[in-house]
Amino acid sequence: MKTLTPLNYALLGLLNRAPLTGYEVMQVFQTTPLGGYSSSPGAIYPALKKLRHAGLLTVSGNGASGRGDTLAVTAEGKAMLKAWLLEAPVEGAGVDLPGQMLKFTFTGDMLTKRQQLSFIDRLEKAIDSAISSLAASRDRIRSNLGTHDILAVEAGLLQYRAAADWCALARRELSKGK
Amino acid sequence: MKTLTPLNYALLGLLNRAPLTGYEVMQVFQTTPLGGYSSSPGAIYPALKKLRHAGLLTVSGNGASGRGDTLAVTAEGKAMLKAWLLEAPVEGAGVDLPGQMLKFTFTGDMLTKRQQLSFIDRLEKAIDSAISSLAASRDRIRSNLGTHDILAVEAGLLQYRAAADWCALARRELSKGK
DNA sequence: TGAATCATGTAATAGGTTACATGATTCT
DNA sequence: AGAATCATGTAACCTATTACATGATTCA
Repeated sequence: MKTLTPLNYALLGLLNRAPLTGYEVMQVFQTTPLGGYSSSPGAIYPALKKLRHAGLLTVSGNGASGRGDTLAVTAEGKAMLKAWLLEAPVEGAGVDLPGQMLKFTFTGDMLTKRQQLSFIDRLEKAIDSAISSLAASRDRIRSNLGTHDILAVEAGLLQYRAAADWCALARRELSKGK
Repeated sequence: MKTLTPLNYALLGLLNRAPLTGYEVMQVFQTTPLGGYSSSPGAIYPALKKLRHAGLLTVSGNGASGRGDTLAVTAEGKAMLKAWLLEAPVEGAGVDLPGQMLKFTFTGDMLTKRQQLSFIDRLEKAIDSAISSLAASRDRIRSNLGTHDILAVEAGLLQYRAAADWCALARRELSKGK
């Protein structure tokens, strides 16, 4: 069970907040923005089973609603989750913004304020470097490519700039609650 | 060969600009932002073969460089590509921004100015509706969820707003060249 | 001539989607 | 009792990733 998929981490993160039954997990994925991290029973149930067999989840008695076993994250599962949260974003190439946002959501449950702020700092650095590299590539092609290609690159730049703005916003919010 | 993957369309769109050998296609995918649409030989070569067998690509003699067969989009392939470009973005749920940008890049080669502008209009509408639905979900959870969840939704909103700004920018650029 | 890289692939593996199957339970 | 939906899955299929294989060609 070396590597976990984003979906696996999303499941661990969600269940780390509160134990849920498989069905409840599916509901959450189908009704919240979390659902970006797919999605269907054919993905979620096998993933939950795999995590159980890997010892990262355990069945923890009967849920409040009476039926269905609720699943909870084990100590080992929490350790995996935390390690993932502390991983630095991959430098170079593009930054996976949705993926980083998913991570960020769960940092509130597992990391200290200090660690959360450092998460933002590192994300901001990765975004800045992505911006530089995109801007460079835009300038490189400006002469020999068409309007459409340049506009597409421009779109990428705007996305990253918005993400950079978000970092500043998030830092303010986190410091406020300090 | 009913449904094509995003990668398939990316290949069609790229080869629609100019015939290339398989290797050259790979180079482009590995060195440009297009590479977001993966990527590896193990994906690209099989995909090219599939498109050939489906009659959407043909081998068109030897490339300028001497070696390797260059691939070109057939009339049928062009039709598929055009149909895809004219498809409306999926309403509801999230808008696949990178996917729409990929599409946009290719509209310059296949669609009239009028159609390109209408592409932007529809994209903008889809984005606006995504913004409304995200904003609503933010307000719905504001009271009973933590700072981190709200910030994550806020990030989504900033992304969409940046995309909306881009629509305005793109419209200006396209009208200018009119 | 040997090293690099050009050029095209295949095989093993893993993961997801769609669609279907199935038993239990609540609602009318 | 019958309909809906709760709740958990399985099976077929497809696609992508990683890693490896292979022959041809250019370059030092």
